[in-house]
Amino acid sequence: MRQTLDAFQVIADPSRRQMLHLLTKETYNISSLADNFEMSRPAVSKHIGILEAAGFITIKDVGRERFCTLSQDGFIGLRKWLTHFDDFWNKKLSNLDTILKHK
Amino acid sequence: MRQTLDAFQVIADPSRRQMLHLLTKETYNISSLADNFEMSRPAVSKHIGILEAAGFITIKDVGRERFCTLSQDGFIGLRKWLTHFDDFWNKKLSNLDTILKHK
DNA sequence: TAATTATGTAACCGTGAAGTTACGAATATA
DNA sequence: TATATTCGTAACTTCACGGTTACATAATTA
Repeated sequence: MRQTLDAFQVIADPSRRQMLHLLTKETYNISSLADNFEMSRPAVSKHIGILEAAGFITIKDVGRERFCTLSQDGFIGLRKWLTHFDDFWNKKLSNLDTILKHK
Repeated sequence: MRQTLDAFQVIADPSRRQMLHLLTKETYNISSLADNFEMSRPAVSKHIGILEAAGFITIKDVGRERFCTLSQDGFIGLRKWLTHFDDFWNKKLSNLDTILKHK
């Protein structure tokens, strides 16, 4: 596998986001997941490898099948990043609030 | 400018994330922002165009300078997307809770 | 045992994102 | 007015991402 992408690069791909979305509904193995996409099964397999490496999913091997389920790990960094900007605006709002009160 | 990238693709680039981060500290025009990066000023200019098109920043023209400030718009889609997965895990937790209570 | 199914991976290719340099235009300053 | 500053854009190059096909392998099933 190529060098691992960071969490932001991983979710930049619409197909991978679609896969994550599908996995909120039910569990899929690689082939059944691939049935939902135009692309070939090996292409889906690659995406799954990337999602797993970045901690967005975990894989359970059962016989020859590989079942995918969502994992929170990958999302943590994203949420943390967004929170930083939420803080920025909250601070801005409270500054505004202070100004208005002392007017 | 080329076709606009979606919010996820926009933040996939580490340099653009760095720019957004810098803009939580203070305001920059293109040149002063470019001083913080190895890349050329035109490269930074392109990134700024992309960030603006996707609603992550707004630009105020003052004379020959262009001042950049953060805009919430671009973040909304991201937060909404993340929320969907938060809901997924919360639901999973409450299901587990229900099971435990009726045991 | 033979055939089928589920999968990973190697080798390859096309394309677009991200960078560069070179320019011109507009604004500010000496 | 001449010079310096700020900026956008066109033209070009590079390279890695996302796709393909063609295999091999392991696990089922007939």
